[in-house]
Amino acid sequence: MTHPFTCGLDAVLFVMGSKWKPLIVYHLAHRTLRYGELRRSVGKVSDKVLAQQLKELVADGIVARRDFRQIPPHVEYSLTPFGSSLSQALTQLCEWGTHHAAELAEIAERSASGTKGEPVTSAQ
Amino acid sequence: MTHPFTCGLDAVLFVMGSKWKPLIVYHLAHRTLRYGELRRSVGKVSDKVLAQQLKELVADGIVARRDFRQIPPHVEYSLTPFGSSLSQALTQLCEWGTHHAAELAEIAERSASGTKGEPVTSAQ
DNA sequence: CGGCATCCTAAAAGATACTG
DNA sequence: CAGTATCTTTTAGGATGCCG
Repeated sequence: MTHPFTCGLDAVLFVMGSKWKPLIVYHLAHRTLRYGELRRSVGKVSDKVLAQQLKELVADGIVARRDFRQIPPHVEYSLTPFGSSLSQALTQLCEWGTHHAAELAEIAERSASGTKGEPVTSAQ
Repeated sequence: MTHPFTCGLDAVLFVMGSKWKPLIVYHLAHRTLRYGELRRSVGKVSDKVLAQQLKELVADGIVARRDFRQIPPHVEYSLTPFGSSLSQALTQLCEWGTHHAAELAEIAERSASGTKGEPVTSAQ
């Protein structure tokens, strides 16, 4: 048991398998950010979700949280060395996405127009 | 509009952002597989989910489907060149996961035992 | 054998309101 | 400012059964 991981990939997915985590790591890879900055960077994410995923990332040793214990609050997030190595492993994937952004955008549009109403029925 | 991609990463997540797709791509990276082989390789995945994700991957130009049009059916899946390049971009991440499998397994155990208050009561 | 249709559950995500 | 609590919505995933 317990690493039910069939390959390194689902091991990764275990810690990164949620909508915003890769983005969080990506943004923190550039620099340390305060909570509010991070929220704005990541985009349209709610406090609940961001705080929750952040907490998990901290628990998983990927993100470090530094609380200045002030009023008003001041909390900074950054990557741990472990998280940093992860962010580097993401680089290749990120570059692939950037490189194929055009194709991916087309794909996105295509599935956006026919996802529910019409299954993609690739008659092939 | 429509590539609301803030970086290459969510572009990738758009096509790979589901539980089994990375694994499917991973297994097909080794060799062409028949539907049944793939299902067994991937692990505990239902037909509905596998077929669905496979269809999306085909629609997205990542996986190629070859139907021999026979009875009994014989269908083979393989990566397209596009999918192949994606699988290579996943390599680094996969290696990271493999390399850190031990830490990740610990993390998995920890979150399994004490994440919220009590574990996911999934008797499974 | 390789699916697809239906139904169902669990988990993720989101909106909103409120607090130290 | 940085969250937490609560509720609702959305989505993914799974079990089963049928059909070509």
